[in-house]
Formats: sequence, C-alpha cells, structure tokens
Amino acid sequence: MLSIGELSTKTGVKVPTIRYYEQMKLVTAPERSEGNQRRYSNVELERLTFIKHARDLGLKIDAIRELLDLSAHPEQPCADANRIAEDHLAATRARIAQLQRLEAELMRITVGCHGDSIKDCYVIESLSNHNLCDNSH
Amino acid sequence: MLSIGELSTKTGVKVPTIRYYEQMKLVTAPERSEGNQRRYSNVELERLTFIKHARDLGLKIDAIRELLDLSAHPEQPCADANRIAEDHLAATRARIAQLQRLEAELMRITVGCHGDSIKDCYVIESLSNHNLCDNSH
DNA sequence: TTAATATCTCTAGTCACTATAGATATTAGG
DNA sequence: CCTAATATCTATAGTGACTAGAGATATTAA
Repeated sequence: MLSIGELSTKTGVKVPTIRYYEQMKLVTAPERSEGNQRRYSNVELERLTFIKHARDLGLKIDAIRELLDLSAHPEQPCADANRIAEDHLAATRARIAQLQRLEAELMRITVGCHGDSIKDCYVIESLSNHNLCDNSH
Repeated sequence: MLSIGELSTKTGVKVPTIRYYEQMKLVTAPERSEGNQRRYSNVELERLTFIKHARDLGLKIDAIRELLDLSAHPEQPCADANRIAEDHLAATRARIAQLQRLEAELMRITVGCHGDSIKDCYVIESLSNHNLCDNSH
C-alpha cells in the first residue's frame, strides 16, 4: 500500500491535487490507515496515471471523467472515446492557429518599434489604435 | 457622454467586464448620472479600447496595467513597453510549441485506434500506458 | 404615463488547482 | 522505547478573469 506522498511521487500528481481529485470524485476514496491516513493500491495508481497523462495532454476533467467511465466498460464500442480525443485534437489545433495569429501580430508590434520614448513607442501606439493591425483578432 | 451599454457596444467589452475592470482599478470610476448610472467620456473609451486590444492579444491584466502606467509618461524611454511585449511574444511562442507537441501526440493516438470496442481502443490504452508515447510531455 | 429596457449593487459560481493554519500520524535515529 | 523530523489530516480561502443571477432603481420610447 502507498501513502499519498508515495502515490504523488510515482505519478507526478501533487498531494493536494490528489485530494482535490478525490473530492471531485475523479478517484474514489481509498482505504485508511489506523491513524486515518490514505492508503492506495495499484488500482488507484493506474487510475491516477491515466488521469495525469490525460491532463498533460490538456483534456478537461469532465472529458477525463467520461473516458474513465468508458474504460470501465470494455465491451462497449470505442467510438465515444475516439470522439473525445478527436474533439480535443480539433480544439488544440484551433488554439494553435489562434496563437499563431497573435504571434504574428506581436512580432509586428515589437519589431516595428524604433522609438526611444513612450510618446513614439509603436507598442503603445499599436495597442491604442486598432487600425494599425494587419488582421482581425 | 456614453452609458455603460454604449461603451460596451463601441469597445466590444461586455458590461459586467467593464464594471469588473473598474473594481480592479484598471479603469477609473467614471462620473455618474443623477440616477447614479455610469457616464463615460472619450478618455475612458480610448483607455478601454487599449485594454481590449491588449487582452485580445493575450496580455495579462497586470501587464496591461503596467503598459497603461507607462503610456501615462510619454517622455520616459519605451524599453519597458518593449520588454513586456517581447516577453509576451516569447511566452506565446512557447505555448504554441507545447501545443504542437500535444497535437502530435493526440494525432498519433486518434489515428492509431483501429479497435472497435473499449478493450482494444488505442485511445484508452495510450492514456493508461505512458510507454506508448513518442515524446515526453 | 406607462411599459420595456438598461442599469445598479452584491453575492456566488466557474476551472483546476494552490496555499495556509493548526492538529494528528508515522517513521528514522539514537 | 523515546523523541524529533517529517508526513498527513481537515477545512478554508485565494488565484485569474471573468460570468450569472437576484432584486431594486433609472432611463427611454411610444
């Protein structure tokens, strides 16, 4: 059996986060020691590893909860699991595209500044005046 | 003079957000009508436009506050304004790079799934087992 | 004048944690 | 076996940048 600290070390999920996940019912409340401390088995280790991995990939708690529910039903079709992953992939791509537009705009703003005092600073000017922008954001 | 609703329409910042910005002292409390409603002048319109633009670019409230302070001192050098913009550009690029790594991993996971039930679903399997990953994240 | 719309303040909720305080358990060293 | 250091416990509040809602008051158009 693992203490919460050992589980934390093995999974890379911080101790307060593990307790938070328990509160959110993402992991079930484990057994307790005589002195009321949490004691985990390998089942919980695997489940938390799954959660950590999914969080690292940027999946939201609700999506993870859904995936965990799915994984508890091995005979069900996996279309739903695929849909969740694909939706998240699409969202990730959209976010990348948006950030790239912002990157271009920020680059234009910073590169464009050749003033030396605020009154002719292109950064400040660009923020004040949306007409100086190339694209809409 | 503009009502808060008119200011909202002109800037694209929602009414509760404007009040929130006032609370955060990002915009100063404006004059009031006889009936205690907010009345804005062009000074506030310009300031809020600046804020909106900076937020759209992803700048944090604290960074915007700093830029606003800078813009109030036209004779000061603009090195600080540039630094803020460049820092944010660097952060944006780092975020893009991270999201691209996640994209690759998500793509691999979704494309790799040819099972039809959860028990041999590659999505679920990949999340359970970090060894199946190409890169570290 | 009246009905519809806008605004007011205040509080609480969102997401996914993180931080803190004060109390109790466990463990390693002597 | 005792003690000191470390780990864990619960509970509450804070983070950032808003958003939602309730119930009261103002303004505006017909």
